[in-house]
Amino acid sequence: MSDSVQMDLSASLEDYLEAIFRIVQEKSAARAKDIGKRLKVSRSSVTGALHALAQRELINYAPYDLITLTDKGRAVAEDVARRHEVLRDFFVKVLAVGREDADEAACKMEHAIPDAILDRFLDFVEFVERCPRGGSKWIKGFGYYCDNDNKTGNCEKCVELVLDEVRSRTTGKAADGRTSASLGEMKLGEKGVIVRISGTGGIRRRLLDMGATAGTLVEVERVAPFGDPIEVKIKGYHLTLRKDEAERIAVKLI
Amino acid sequence: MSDSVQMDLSASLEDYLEAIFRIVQEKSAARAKDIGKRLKVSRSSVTGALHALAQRELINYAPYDLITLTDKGRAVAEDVARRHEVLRDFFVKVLAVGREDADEAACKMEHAIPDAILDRFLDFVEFVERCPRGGSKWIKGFGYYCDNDNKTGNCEKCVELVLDEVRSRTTGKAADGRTSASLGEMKLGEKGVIVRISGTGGIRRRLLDMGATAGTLVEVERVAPFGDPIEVKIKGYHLTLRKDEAERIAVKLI
DNA sequence: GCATAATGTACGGCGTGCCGAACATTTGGT
DNA sequence: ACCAAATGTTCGGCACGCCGTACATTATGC
Repeated sequence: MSDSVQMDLSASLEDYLEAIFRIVQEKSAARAKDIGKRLKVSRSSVTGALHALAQRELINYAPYDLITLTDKGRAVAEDVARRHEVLRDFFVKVLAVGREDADEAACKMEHAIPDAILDRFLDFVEFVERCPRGGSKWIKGFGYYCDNDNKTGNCEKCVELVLDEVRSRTTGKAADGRTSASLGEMKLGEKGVIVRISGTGGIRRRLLDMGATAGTLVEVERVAPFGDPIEVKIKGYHLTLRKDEAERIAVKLI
Repeated sequence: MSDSVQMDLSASLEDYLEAIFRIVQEKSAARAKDIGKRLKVSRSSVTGALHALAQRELINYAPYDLITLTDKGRAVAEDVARRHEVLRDFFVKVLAVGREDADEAACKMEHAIPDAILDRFLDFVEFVERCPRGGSKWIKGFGYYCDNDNKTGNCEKCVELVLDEVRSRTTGKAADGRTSASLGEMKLGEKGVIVRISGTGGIRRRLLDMGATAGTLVEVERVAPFGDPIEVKIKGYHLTLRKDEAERIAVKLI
């Protein structure tokens, strides 16, 4: 449902991969020492892990050289990071746990959580964000939402509910009062609900693959200087879209 | 906050201990074969684990003899089982996951979850059960509840909120219309909220130790023939009370 | 350029946790 | 009471994952 990559990595190797991923994000090159410091293991342990990861073709590794991720490795690392973020989001946004504690807990649990449960966490956060005034239907509505809407993927009732929610809200519109737009017109930090996906190409496919059908919450995470490309968060995935792709996606702003 | 026992057991040994605990519950005597079947490991692996547990004085073990838990072992096992149940309850009652999937997930995660997060799960379930019609205050109320009420332990505001909830409900009273009682008068399956703990002895202490102050949800799980003893579930713990102890605890029925 | 510090690696060792095979003990049928 | 079958144990072996030490390579200051 939510995972596209499974490498059957041990928890330990996943940790190494995630650490490399984050270090590369920060400094563009990973050194054994940094990895060791981050994971609190000795340098010799790092070398061992690097061999294991290289053998699985997840990293580009040559002795004494800098370490980078292969495409495959980046995909796996992103999946691990996604699990981490979904968990952390849930802890922070739903359980009202402090950011640091949430991160620490997510670290420990990200290897043990089954995909099905992870999806539920994700859905729950989305539900809370969409539906902060659900009244007594709150929890029952969530059950319905999980059992019916998500599975069909069509989510017709869901869209209705969500749009009703949106309409009934007095606050929460975009700053300038717009209520509908294409994804390409959205600004940094704005949230919306997908209404229609007009494109026919790869983007439509990619969105559908990750379960982002009509009714799905989308959030703008980063916008390049001229609005191209635009980075959005959908269902816990981070996705970069070209402007012309984004404009084919109609949304209702929340 | 919520744990009283920490043995620093490996996840594996915790699994063995929990398995023994459950088997003893069912059949009053654990055999290596059953443990192995339950955990899907070979008999020889079981023997090894038993040695480790015996060395830590968690089980009574003699070669070729039946296996029972020591008091210490039972305490640890109950704590593990509690973690399992809190997780499962959360998955079932909040995330609307099926019982079996919830159990499986709880099995995997019960070793990785920090106590602080576990407490939040527990509180969340209680909150949902107490407050099913919270309106838009729902999620904010939970944050408040976690941050203020629980920490003080006094929970005055919480009691007010809860009692208001109870009063405003049209359904949910006990079958015979009672709305308040002592714990000793409650029947199987009834739920209530603690209003006052009059006793001074060990029970009061035990309840306070486990965080069960006024405002805490309590549920009757089992009642012996003449109402003595009575087994209740409080904050994820299972507690057996004598009738005279239970009568000192005033509750509002939900 | 060269010495020295910083960093990376190889190797042997340790603890955990699992297995299968061989051996020991108990159980159950007769 | 005795012989199988079931069950329990021991032992050696394997895979992980970590460490410290010693050695190899690269980086840095002069």
